[in-house]
Amino acid sequence: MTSLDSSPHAVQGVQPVPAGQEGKAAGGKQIPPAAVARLTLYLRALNTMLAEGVERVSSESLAEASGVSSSTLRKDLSHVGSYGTRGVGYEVQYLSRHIAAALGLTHDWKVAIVGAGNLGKALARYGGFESRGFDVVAIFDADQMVVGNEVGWLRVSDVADLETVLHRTGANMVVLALPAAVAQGVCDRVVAAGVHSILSFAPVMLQVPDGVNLRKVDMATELQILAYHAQRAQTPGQTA
Amino acid sequence: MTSLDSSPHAVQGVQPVPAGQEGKAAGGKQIPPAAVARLTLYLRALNTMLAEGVERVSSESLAEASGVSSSTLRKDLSHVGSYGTRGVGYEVQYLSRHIAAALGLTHDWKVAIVGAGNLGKALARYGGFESRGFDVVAIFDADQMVVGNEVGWLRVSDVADLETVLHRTGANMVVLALPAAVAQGVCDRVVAAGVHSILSFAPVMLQVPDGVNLRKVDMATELQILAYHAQRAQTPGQTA
DNA sequence: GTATGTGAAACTGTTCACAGCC
DNA sequence: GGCTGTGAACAGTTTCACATAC
Repeated sequence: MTSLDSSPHAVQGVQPVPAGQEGKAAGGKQIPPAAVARLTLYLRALNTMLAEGVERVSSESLAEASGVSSSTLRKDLSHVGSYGTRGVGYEVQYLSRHIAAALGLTHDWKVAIVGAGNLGKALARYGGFESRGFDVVAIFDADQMVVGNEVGWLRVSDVADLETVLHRTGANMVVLALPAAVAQGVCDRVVAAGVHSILSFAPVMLQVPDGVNLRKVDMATELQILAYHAQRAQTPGQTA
Repeated sequence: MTSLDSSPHAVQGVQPVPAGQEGKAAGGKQIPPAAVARLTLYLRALNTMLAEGVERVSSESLAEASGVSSSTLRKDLSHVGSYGTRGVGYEVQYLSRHIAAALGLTHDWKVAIVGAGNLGKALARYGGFESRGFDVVAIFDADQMVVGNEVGWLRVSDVADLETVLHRTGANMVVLALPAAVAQGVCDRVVAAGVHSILSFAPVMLQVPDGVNLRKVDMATELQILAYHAQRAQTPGQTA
């Protein structure tokens, strides 16, 4: 599931997610999961090019900038639509807009972060969110010593007020940056409060009902995967 | 020092898997990437069970604890070897050891973190590393105001001394927790210093030579993928 | 001529169903 | 009886090759 990249080594790690059952032939055409993940990479590369004043790009060079093969890129783009010109390439801004639209990034998403430890603070201050259409609208902690502190331009809310603040701020995504032991409890409350998109950094398997989209980032898992490959690489009589 | 977990298995007597008859995949064949990622989940679940005193487990319940199907779990374990008993299940400790061995977690890995901002500090203090066989041996920053500060039980080194400190500490994995703009430069130096396993949190496509293992964790990408699914769910898709 | 867009082929990963062993 | 381990069927993904359009 995770590895996407034709280059020597895979990138990007997340675990299998319950995969909401897509209703059969419902509204629109759906984009394969592997393609969705890569579209975000193309979007980033395109936006970098846009900032550099590049106006047109070929599948070959966009693919290289994104770390994928050009055939993969063209196939992925074909799920979004036909926005290139044969014999010429793609107009950077035009393609960027259409990918953004396909990904649902045409309006801002409001993100609440639960956990104001180092990780939560790092996320709250990470400029990359704001610039990509994600507005951090709240940050919570359970520790009364932390509640009320300023983090970036936000004030830390008491997690006891989770439901109230989520509702008031209109948050529609939540990032869990808290200890494994309390993650499930908070997750349940978040779901009950009506948020259906959750990104968890807690190293536990969280249970969510159908219809809730949970993604998980796990740093220990990533290191373990590296360890596996490193160990494999040490085949000959090389010193460790 | 740190073994796989707080649990009492100073793994060691595991790697001499009788490399005789496994024409399959047990002793030293390669495990599919998707399976490797999930094996880390099984390992975590098993170690939790071990801490709770559970001695045996069925594929069904281990699968549930890990969030996968039991057939997937059994297929994954078949890449590691045949360590279950038909009609009975798996012995928790025994299976845990063999998975750890297959993943190359029988010895400690030494991790250096580059970047002592919020994210770097969060990683350095994250207990989950130590308890899983990853020893954080150094943390670097370029900011002279930060160099020399204490983070956990480490002192922040100057990134100017990267090569020296990596060598002295024997670090064999590096985590990049720094701004996109400087990531490639530091990455090149890390590779030149002989480290072949890199986990990057920088939101850029890093270029590494063959033989270097690079994994990437990207929070903006994760949120964008959530946005895609959330948008689909919201769309007034007609019920068939 | 050049580069996109797309069927078809090749490959990887998942699920099914049951044989084999307890 | 119950549960593991695995070949076979199925589903998803990547690569290939070329028709198509500029």
